[in-house]
Amino acid sequence: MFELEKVYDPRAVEPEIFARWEQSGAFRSHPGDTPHDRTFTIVMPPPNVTGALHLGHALNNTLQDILVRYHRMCGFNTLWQPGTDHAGIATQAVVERRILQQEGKTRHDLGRDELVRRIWQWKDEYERRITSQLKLLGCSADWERSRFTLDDGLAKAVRHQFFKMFKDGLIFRGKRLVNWDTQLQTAVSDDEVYHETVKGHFWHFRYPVIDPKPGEPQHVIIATTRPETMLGDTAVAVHPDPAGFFDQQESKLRDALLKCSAKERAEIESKLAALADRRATHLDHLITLSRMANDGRKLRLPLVERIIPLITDEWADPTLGSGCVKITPAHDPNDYQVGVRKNLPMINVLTPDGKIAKIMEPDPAAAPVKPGSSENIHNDIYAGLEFSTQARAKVVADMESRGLIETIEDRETEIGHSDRSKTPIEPFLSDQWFVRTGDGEPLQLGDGSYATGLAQAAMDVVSNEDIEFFPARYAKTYLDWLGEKRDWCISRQLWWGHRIHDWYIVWEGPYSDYTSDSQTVRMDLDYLTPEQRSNLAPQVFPGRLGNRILVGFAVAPAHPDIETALIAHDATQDPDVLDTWFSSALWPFSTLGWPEETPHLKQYYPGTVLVTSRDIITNWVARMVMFGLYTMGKVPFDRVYITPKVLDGRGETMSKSKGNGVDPVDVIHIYGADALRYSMADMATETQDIRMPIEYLCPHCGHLTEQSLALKNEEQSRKSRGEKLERKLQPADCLRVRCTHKECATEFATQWADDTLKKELGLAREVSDKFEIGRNFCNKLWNAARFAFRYIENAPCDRLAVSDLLPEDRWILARLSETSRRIHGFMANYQFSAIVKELRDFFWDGLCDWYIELTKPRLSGEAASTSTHSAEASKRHACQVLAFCLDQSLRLWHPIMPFITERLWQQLNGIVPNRGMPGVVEIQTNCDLISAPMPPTDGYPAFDDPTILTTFSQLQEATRAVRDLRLKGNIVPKQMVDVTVILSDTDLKSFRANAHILRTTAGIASLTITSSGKRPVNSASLAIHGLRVYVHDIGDDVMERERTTKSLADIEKQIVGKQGKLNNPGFISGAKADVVAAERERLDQLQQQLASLRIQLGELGG
RNA sequence: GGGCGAUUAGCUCAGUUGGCUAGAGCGCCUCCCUUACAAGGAGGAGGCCACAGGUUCGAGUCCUGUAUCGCCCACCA
Repeated sequence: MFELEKVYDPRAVEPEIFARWEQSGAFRSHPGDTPHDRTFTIVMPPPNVTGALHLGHALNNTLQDILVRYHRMCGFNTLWQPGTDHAGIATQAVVERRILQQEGKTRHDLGRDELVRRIWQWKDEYERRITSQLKLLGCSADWERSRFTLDDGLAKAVRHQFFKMFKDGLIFRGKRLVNWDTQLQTAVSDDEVYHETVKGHFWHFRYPVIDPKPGEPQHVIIATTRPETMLGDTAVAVHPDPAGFFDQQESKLRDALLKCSAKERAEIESKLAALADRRATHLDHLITLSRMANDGRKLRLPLVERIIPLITDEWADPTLGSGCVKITPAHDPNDYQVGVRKNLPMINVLTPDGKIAKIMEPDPAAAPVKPGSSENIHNDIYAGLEFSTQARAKVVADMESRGLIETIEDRETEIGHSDRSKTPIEPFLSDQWFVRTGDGEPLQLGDGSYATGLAQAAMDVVSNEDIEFFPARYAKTYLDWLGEKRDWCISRQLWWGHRIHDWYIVWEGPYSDYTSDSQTVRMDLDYLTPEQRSNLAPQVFPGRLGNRILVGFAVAPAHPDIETALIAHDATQDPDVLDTWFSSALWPFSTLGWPEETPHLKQYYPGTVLVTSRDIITNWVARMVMFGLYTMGKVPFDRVYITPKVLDGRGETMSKSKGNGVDPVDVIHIYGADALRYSMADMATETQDIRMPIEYLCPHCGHLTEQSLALKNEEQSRKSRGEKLERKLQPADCLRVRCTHKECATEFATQWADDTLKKELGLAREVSDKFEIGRNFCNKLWNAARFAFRYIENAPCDRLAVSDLLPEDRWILARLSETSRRIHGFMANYQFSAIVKELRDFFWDGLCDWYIELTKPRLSGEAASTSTHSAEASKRHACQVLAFCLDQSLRLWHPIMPFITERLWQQLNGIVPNRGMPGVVEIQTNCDLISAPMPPTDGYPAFDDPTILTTFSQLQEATRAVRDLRLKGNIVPKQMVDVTVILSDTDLKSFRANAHILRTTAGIASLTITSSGKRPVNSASLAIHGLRVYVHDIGDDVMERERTTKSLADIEKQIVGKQGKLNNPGFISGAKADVVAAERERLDQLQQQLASLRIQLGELGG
């Protein structure tokens, strides 16, 4: 039963171990009355169900699992709350695209219910896949509590939140300019828009002035890259004070010139010159125009024949174009601002599906000015044309034929594209729902306190460090973004998501009867009982339709009777759904059962730490904090740890859409989950992202092909086929790749190929040699344990006095104590890479390479008795210490490599059920490793021994010196040598006491240790810190002279440095006393060495 | 345009309030199939710490500037 395979095989171990944990309930959370500071909660950032996970997720979840397992072993009441996110637009877009590709159908062909059904199917498939990926990774989340952002419990939470915010006046409806995706027909958020440079033109148009006064121009010239938007122009703006503007710009530049470096100087001077030119050519004209504007001059907008004002506004930049700018409030974000400022009509000329709309002309009688009800008389010419293609051509042609085009320039423009549909974005004015985050009426938070607004409240808790960011610099990202206090658009014109639970009624009546006063509205709801009415939150929507107005009601959750009554009275439910981040923002408490007061909510809210990626600090982290404070009255987590990002070989972040995401299951299949986790943790440093060059593992020959090379090859072959490359090639463009191994050179398919191609060519898994270090370590751990198991069966568990142990025993125990202590420190600061390094040093270098190698003779019974230790006692001690160190190592490694350590732990429990160091630590072994305790936070003070650590490192250096000399002297390993060590009087005693260590490790027959003496005849020597090592009978005076000369030069150089330091009065007075003392001692040593080396060199005839 | 970060061995990265004779892993070279592990062991070579100034007794570390690279945010009639 003690036989382990010679090579660790993760595939034979992992499934069995994971099943064991699940069956034993080790992942489950148990709410009780544990105090907050002994509770550890992480809510998993719910992966989107858009697709399978890649290595970025693997990193994030590995780090979470490390923290969770660590805290569980430290005795915390632990919950890791898992789940998935419906990801609104992203998922709907993926499914729609797929249906279009496979069936040629759009969502309108399918209808709302059918599309949503299809997306649920997709969700089920990917949720399963995601969960299985995470489980293969070893994630110890409380899987039975898994939640999905659209499931019933969370839907309830969303409704409660929406109703509460609506009632508190935090949710409102308004017309806003949004990024409109004409393909998916929905608003998309700023971060779902990417920009592409496109070749276009810059058209300069003339708009005629109506009734110009003498001396005034007949036309105003404006320039645009989007001519079709002119149909919606409602003004032309010119700067209110052009002369002042030029003065101001000029003085700014002059100030800059005073402060600037020589290099910037030329640039600023040329700017100044340009400004002067501009002033000369344009200022008079602009002053005229601005005077005309103030005088109320109007323009005739060509084509649609609209009368529009010439206005003044600071947005018009006198240095750009003609100095005049057309204002299209409904189709440009900046113009929109001008429209709001100057109370201009906002005329929408775009249909949701990207065509020119029927244009409604403003009603000059209405105040404030609103789009009116009269149709433009030219609608039959333009309505229905494709917006930026047909309509643009038509507008330009019509302007041309009227002779109103001044010039046309070529120009490159940045066009916003939807990340989801890859089509151009149009700014579009539409009705949307918003969450007010800015300051306003005092807002009562969940704990009863008041804030000026949601954003401010969320900023305060970070400023005063109720929430801490790791690394700290990310607090700035968070604060900067929240500081803008932008309203949050929460409505999406999608079918996949939480339906907005608002019902609205179009009320026909005198506009003036209606204010936002809820009393007025309620009077009209006679068909509801007073009790039902109290469960409605009403809101009068701004704007009106002719002489009708819109009244909205949010219905309190769980009142279907009210909804039925509303429907019966011609109320309509808002067709929109909520932004996916609305439900995500509730995640820290909705998953725990809120709005119910569940035991889980009580025990596990607020969370301890959020582990996430820096690109959602704004979208997600900030919003969770706002909602947490508003709803729960407490921050949702005490700390935020921002993980590094996983980059591919070209330095680009891994993402599903780029197609450079590697499936962690591929890596697990080849290297094992522990190897993956080890490598990930090892690379997770504080400042660097993780570069992960990817290779394809050829299914035919097993050789690796670099992905970046494959991309280059693909690019070449596309070029040679004459294909145009409009963008940088992505890994997803490589469906088939040729193996770069010369003898193979066979094609294989990659993960992006379809099933038939995969079957035909064979599928290559994607890997990275970075994981070899993890696999190698697993094997080392495995074999070290395998070795130990041979000797430590029923090792004793005696009460031992540390001082009775041999030095090497005391040394490894001191190292263990030191390591344990450091691990706790690194964990507290999320220094994962440091944890791995520390543990690897302890285990591989300390325990395997030194301790085990040193103890082999004792373990096998070959060691002779000494004056202090009988051979038998020596063996017993070694077994006990080894068993103990192995036990402790498994615990310390477990959070990082759970599978292999658990497997070895089971074995260890069978072999040495009774182990430990009584008197220092009592060990329980009747549990699985996953729930076994960690070594204590402050290590084992009883084992701490700074002296032995110092002495040992000296011995190690001496050993290395002997080994080096042996190798250089061509001495075969089995041949014993005689060695003399010369060192200072101070170190003599401790060195002698430990001399057996040097003897064992270096293959020494006779060892002389002395503080004075000459070079033994025919010996080779090396000088190291404070001591010199001679290996006898190597006999090469030429080599020896060379080495001595080199050492001498080295030491002389150091002495010069030290003397310089110590002769410097500033150093003596400025530096700390211990630093000075250490330097003095060091100098003494060096000088002693120097003297004896000089003598030696003399003897050698140098 | 604004913000953040990086630049240390051939490669990937550590280097914690300034005290360094600058470290690790991989790769490389030499030796070793020694009964835990060749996915291993022993040893070694390899660095004007991007550049230029400054502060300091002392700078890889702090300050200023320059160069290169990366990320985030905003904007471009």
